[in-house]
Amino acid sequence: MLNRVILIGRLTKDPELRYTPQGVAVTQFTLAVDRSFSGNREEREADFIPIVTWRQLAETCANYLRKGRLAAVEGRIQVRNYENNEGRRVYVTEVIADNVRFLESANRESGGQARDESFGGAPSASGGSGYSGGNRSSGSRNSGSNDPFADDGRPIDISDDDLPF
Amino acid sequence: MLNRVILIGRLTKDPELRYTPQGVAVTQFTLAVDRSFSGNREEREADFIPIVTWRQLAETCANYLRKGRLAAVEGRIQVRNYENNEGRRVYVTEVIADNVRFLESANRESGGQARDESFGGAPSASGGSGYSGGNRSSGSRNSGSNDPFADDGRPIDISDDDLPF
Amino acid sequence: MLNRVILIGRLTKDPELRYTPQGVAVTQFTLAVDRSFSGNREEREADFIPIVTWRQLAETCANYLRKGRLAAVEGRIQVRNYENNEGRRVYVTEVIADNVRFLESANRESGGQARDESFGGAPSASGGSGYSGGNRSSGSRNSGSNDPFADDGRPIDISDDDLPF
Amino acid sequence: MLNRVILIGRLTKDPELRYTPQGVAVTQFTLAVDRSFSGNREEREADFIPIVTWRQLAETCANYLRKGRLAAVEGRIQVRNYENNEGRRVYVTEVIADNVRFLESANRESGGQARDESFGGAPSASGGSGYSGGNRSSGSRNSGSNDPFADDGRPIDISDDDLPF
DNA sequence: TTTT
DNA sequence: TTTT
Repeated sequence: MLNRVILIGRLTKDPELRYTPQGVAVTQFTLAVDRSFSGNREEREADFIPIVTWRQLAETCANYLRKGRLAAVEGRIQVRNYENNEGRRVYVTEVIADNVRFLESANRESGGQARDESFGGAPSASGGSGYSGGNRSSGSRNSGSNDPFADDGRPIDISDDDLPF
Repeated sequence: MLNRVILIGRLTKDPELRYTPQGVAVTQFTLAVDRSFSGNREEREADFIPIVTWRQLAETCANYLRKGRLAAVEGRIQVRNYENNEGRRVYVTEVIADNVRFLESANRESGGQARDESFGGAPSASGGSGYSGGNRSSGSRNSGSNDPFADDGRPIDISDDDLPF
Repeated sequence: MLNRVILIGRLTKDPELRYTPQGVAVTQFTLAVDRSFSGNREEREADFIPIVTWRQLAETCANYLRKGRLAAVEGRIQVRNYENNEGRRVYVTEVIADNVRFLESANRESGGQARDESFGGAPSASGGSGYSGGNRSSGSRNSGSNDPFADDGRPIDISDDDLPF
Repeated sequence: MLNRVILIGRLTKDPELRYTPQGVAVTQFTLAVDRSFSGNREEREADFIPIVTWRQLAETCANYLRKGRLAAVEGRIQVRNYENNEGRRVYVTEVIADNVRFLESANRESGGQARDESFGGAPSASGGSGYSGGNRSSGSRNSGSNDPFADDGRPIDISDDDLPF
């Protein structure tokens, strides 16, 4: 009926951009969202929440987000399940994002080969259920150099069937 | 930093009320949240999202919610993990609710031995991070008749350490 | 940057469907959202929040919502301002909805000339920023009988410029 | 029933901290929330949304927020009304915040006499409906030096009756 | 393992 | 398996 999530946290790693066999871009990353128990516990705690973005938004996230960056994510909870290689059903809970805001970078000098984006002019990164468009299987600027299905031993367990729209 | 979820859906079963060894009430149930892909897919799809409530809110949910009922849940995503009996780390994602609204009943004649609540006068069911009060380890009206730790083969994998406040 | 609102409440009146000069459907209604101060105050209090929906969603709301009905509304806060007839600037705050869920009816026998919708089969009512389509200026079933610009003394203070997409 | 708002935007001015006659802290500020119409409109547009915080959270906001800063605000919409000096009823819509997150500062060199807070160690700023505590009418550290009711020609139109808890 |  |  209604399923809405809003998170603010930091990426635990660089995002991973892949493509489905049909050429649809998918980016996955994990957001570390600090809990806020009035600071009274000694250890800092966080929830590590897996985020999935599709299509245009996937490519924008892959281009602009990096490990440690602060981001706001809006989306919905999705629970999918599959049978693993031992014949057991595994449940995976993810947030399918339809809106991602790039907040300021984690560290001004995190630079290195970082891109030269200015966040005053950061692109609007919003997709989602009403996404209508464009070049879904277009050869993205990323598609040539890195084969999204080659960089990982595990079989990709996301398919077009998981497309939320 | 910020972690907020709002869901509307129906309970797949009656809620399960238990108590931690310290006598803190915990209620768990699963919410079936229909996806809304413009109705164009033949099969109706839903996400089945596990909800956890604590203390006063747990008892109110156990008293007022039943299988099939429509409810709105507000809370936050929590990811916990534990080692299972095969030594493997298992990740569990749940929504820790701090506000539950009982929307109208699923079925006017679902009656039977159902309680006689009138939803016009349904209790306000809100708890959460600021909850300060009351009889947490009081013998609840449910505690005598059913031992929350006896009705289940599996060891309970929730403890006071999971208390969100 | 990010602007999200979720409300559950009841309509204070039947919704009002109008059309802009360009033929775009707009529906306005007010949602009474009960506050929940632990029920300790004697008088029941509520916030009365103006909702605006556009296009397809506007027509669905006009068809399915009625005074007293419970609804969930998802959208964003918009603050517009205009100069009134005394030359004073007036600020208007509204929620522009992109998703409306029809929860159960307020009263099973509120019937009368009410439409015969069954909420098990209630239409999915979601529009919003990605809405791309359809018969926007199609002669709606409501357009013949009531002129949306004639039933009100005040000049309509909404125009296509207010279109959120 | 349910009333939840989440916003990310920048303060249009420094926040204003005042005290009710009973000594309860109230801070008001306006958040400029950029709209995101795919960047296709030439002029940048924003909604200017009034925020109100109470008690501890009010004091934290007054101490840590400044004009131009980026903040995330979680709360609920409140519509109050009063009769103005011309005997006309005026409606005021505000977001009553119960959680405010200080995102990175607007400008590293916006410094000036700005406080020396480090945002790595920024205080957790969350209050709200469950707030149970403490020194509500205590003479706050701010109360001596500036009379919150003297710095403004207009009568203060907020009172303890507006207290959301 | 799922609700209407 | 985690971020600041």
